[in-house]
Amino acid sequence: MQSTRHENRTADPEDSGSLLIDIVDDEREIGELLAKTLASYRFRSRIFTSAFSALDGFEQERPALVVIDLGLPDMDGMELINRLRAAAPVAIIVLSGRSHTGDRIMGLELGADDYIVKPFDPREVVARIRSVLRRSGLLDTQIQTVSGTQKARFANWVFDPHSMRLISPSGQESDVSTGEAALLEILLRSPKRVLSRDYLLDHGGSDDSLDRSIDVRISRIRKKLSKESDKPLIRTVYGSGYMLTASVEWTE
Amino acid sequence: MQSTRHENRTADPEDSGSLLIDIVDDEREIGELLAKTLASYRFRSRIFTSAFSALDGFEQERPALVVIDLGLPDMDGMELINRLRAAAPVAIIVLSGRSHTGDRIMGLELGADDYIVKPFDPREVVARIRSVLRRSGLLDTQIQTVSGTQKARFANWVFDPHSMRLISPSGQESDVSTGEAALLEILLRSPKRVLSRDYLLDHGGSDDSLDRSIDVRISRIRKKLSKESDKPLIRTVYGSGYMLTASVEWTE
DNA sequence: GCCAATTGTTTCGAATTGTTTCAGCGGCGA
DNA sequence: TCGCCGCTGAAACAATTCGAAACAATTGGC
Repeated sequence: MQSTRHENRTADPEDSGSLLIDIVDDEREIGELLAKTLASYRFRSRIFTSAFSALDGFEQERPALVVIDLGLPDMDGMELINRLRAAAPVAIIVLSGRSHTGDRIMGLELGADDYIVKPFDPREVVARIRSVLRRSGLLDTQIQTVSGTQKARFANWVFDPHSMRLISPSGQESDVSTGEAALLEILLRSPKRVLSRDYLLDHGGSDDSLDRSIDVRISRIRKKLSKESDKPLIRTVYGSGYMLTASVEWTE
Repeated sequence: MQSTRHENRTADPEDSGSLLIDIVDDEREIGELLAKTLASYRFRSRIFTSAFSALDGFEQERPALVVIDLGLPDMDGMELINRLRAAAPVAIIVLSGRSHTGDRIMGLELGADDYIVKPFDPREVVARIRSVLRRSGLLDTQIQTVSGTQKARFANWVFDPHSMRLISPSGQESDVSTGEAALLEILLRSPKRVLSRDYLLDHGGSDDSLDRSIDVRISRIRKKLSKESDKPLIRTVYGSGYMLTASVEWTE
């Protein structure tokens, strides 16, 4: 077995509260750079470039969550997920290169808690990891509850993707549905950039649908955002996609 | 690996506020020309002539933005973008020699923040760099951070390319479409210079079209500019292209 | 099962953009 | 100056794309 394991403690070992994240990806660069981003969020992480080494590491110390690339050389990613799931109730996030096919559904039905399509923004991955951990109750709701849920502030609005609650400039609260919240969060994580419909489909939590479904979701979000209307916050870029025009600040 | 790296600190190292820009281009002259222009705007810059050396440099010190030429010898430019994007939320601007094809879309969907076609005016590149940095919130527009958007003032008109809004001398506001805004911005960034139709096509944001489409866009812009008519602001240069005759001042 | 909420699909009209066409103009040489 | 020829402007036309609304399918609670 030529599997090489790179142990990579990226956070202060004294920080006993920090959670361990395993990354399984045969492309070492992606793993290391993901680990680096995780470190800046005070997560510990280990990088494995093969499924077997990941299983070894899993025996030695159980991580709180495993990020798995489906394109592993030595074992079908699905089988790895099954083995981990059989060993312990661990949270799993799947990475995949393919976009909106049945892939996503397969990944989720196999027990993965979330599914991310490449290429991805590492900040988005960390956000999903935190989200899954929060749902699993693993993310400290003690110190972290105050800081636990990230909120986005933009143009006097506040959006809390976890509670899916939107607070208008005048302070009025309203709920957004799951799909709308997912799409809005993607826009808020890459503000002032044009995002194509494909990208929004892949990263916005929608499974199998045509391009135009994004239009409808955008329209529904716009309607809620325009109730207390400033200028339109989501701009259409003809022939390209959509762009959130406001600047966004994420606060814990 | 025969990659040679040229480290090129072009600004005062004591100027801790200056941002670091990485330039990745196998044509050294182009890189140095860009670096020189960047220096006059008080940016620090490094020049890399290969993808691997750029990744090395990225490990040692993270730049605020990377300018990447897609025609690299040792690695597909797209892959380099993916690796950088996976590593950290760094801003990326893509240079490409090919003009109006689907290339532009690919570059942008890969996560690049902007896309510039060669040959380019280095001042335009710097303007785009500043624009991207401002969007990313990295450029200290100390006082003006609130507004954040650059505006062009010319002949008593004001144009805000970000909001795509045009303000007439009498103060009346009107919206311009995406394509018209792109073309108008190119003209405003190189005023009093004749710009060929090819140049305007490549840098004006339109992908696949004939020369004459520029004529129509010019015509539509002229119509909006002439509603409050001074002398014609866009002059036709017979056999060459178009020229904006007014002087332009860009303000933050 | 029934009802409500959510979400995707379809449809139609409007907006945006590119292409074609033609008349008029500019440049240039006889 | 005259006439030719390529270039440009304007308008009409065509092709995409997008927004809004209506409709249908799915989900989930009771």
